[in-house]
Amino acid sequence: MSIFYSPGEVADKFGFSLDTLRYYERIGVLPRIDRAPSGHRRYQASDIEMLDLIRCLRDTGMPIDTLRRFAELVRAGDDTARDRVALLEDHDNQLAAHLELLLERRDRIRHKIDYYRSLGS
Amino acid sequence: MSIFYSPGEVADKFGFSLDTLRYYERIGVLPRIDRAPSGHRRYQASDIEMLDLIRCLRDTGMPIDTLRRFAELVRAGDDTARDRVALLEDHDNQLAAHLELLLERRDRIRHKIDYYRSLGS
DNA sequence: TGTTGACCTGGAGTGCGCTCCAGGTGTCAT
DNA sequence: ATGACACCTGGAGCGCACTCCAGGTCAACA
Repeated sequence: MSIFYSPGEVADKFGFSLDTLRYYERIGVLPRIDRAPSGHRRYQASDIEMLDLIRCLRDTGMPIDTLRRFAELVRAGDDTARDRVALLEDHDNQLAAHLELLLERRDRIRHKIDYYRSLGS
Repeated sequence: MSIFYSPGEVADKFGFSLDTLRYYERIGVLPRIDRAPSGHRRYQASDIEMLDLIRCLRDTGMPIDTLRRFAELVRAGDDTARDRVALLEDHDNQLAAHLELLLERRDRIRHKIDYYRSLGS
């Protein structure tokens, strides 16, 4: 039960590139990652948990800058829980709106497909 | 019952900027738009119809390059109907996959929110 | 007739989110 | 001890989809 994950393992696990993992750390979306004596990064459980959430948030369109603000709240400690909830709820609302838009657009695209079909064979 | 729409009207109607409308024309997402004697563009019904679809496709993440391929099929005439349907269906499938992903991510984000709530007040 | 506002052109610039690169170090199997 | 391979750094580069700019034209109204 190794407590640490290598950069390669993490990259595989979440589908981020090594460059992206370093980039996220550099700009503060990830905290400063622990290092082995060799200088190699070793990600730990809390990093994994954060990356899992980052994956969700990025996939749903949260901008990097907002992600960083979220990460800063996490680093600032437990008494920012309310702010974090607010931020996530805000994102959830935007996501809901976006989903609604996508469904409406899909409907219209499907109508267009039906229309093209009605013309051809 | 004016048959033509000014650039400003079209921009308002679809939420594209004037620059974007010109850009789309330049790169072939829109056909060469008809001009008034003054040189000003005048969009007509077929352009409006196309823009309506472009709005749907862009909003649902179709890349500009694919959009241009679609526009080329439209310009190539009626016997490309089958290809157009194929392209749109392909997009519809990708959209379905994307929606599924978004719903799954949303679920996890909501769980995270609940978790934060269970900690705080 | 003068001014305002919408529009024109070709081309350069922007913001986002990575992605690549050169040159170097660490680890491990043969 | 020699490769092969994973990883390190700082900094430059890239692709996408616009967006902005300078310098000009046109139409309409006061």
